[in-house]
Amino acid sequence: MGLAKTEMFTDEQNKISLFAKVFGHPARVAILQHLFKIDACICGDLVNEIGLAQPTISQHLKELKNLGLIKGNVEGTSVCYCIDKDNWSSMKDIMLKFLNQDIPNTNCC
Amino acid sequence: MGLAKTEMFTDEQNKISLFAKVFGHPARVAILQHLFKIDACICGDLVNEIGLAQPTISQHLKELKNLGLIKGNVEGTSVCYCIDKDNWSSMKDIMLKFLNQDIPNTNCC
DNA sequence: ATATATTATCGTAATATTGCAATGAAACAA
DNA sequence: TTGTTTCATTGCAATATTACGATAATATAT
Repeated sequence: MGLAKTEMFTDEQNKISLFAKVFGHPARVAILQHLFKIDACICGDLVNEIGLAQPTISQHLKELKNLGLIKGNVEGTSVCYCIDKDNWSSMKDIMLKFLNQDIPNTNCC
Repeated sequence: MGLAKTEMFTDEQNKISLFAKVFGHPARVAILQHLFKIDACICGDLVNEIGLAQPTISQHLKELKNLGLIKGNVEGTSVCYCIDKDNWSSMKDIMLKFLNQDIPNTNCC
């Protein structure tokens, strides 16, 4: 299979899992952390920063762009990537709600 | 390949991606939400609650247990699952730090 | 026009993930 | 003991993910 049965889950559950999935690879985590650290757009040098081949980085960037977490502006021959503030915030709201669920006061475990 | 090159990333980046990966499937999100909602241990009925076959649920539970996010106590013929508070909190710290990174004030995008 | 630089896409190989039927293991009941 | 219940494990098929070489596409420079 390898195919999640998304139709049996809520939109919220599917959304959470889609965001989580994109964070489920260290290269994409590293890309995002770098974009935050640089505190500005970054044109190029992501391939040097992360240690993967250019097509691999390009593919990871595409997935981040597909979810709307980053955007890329073309600047001459290079592309300038940065965090999409609004979409990052919406994503954060959803993920925080999930992570901040009250921890049950279980009396049996 | 299908194999992440974890050795080129920091421990933190790998940790974040491992936690995120386990949240990257709606069934596991649903299981965790149910454990939070019940606000107690749950013995059985996860298979009825989620709509997947018993071996499938068992496999998802195993992954959550491997990461330490839940624990299971055997009670007679059934097993009682609940959130592992301490580990959930540590996970939350790591994920919140990642999600709460300051949004760059980009002036180019 | 030709060359250079940067990023995207295609194609492919290796590995991982998902789901479930079949089966096993363990505790309990009659 | 025999049956029942509950959960775990095995084995397998279908699909997804990861990585990268080769190549295309685009813009700029000479």
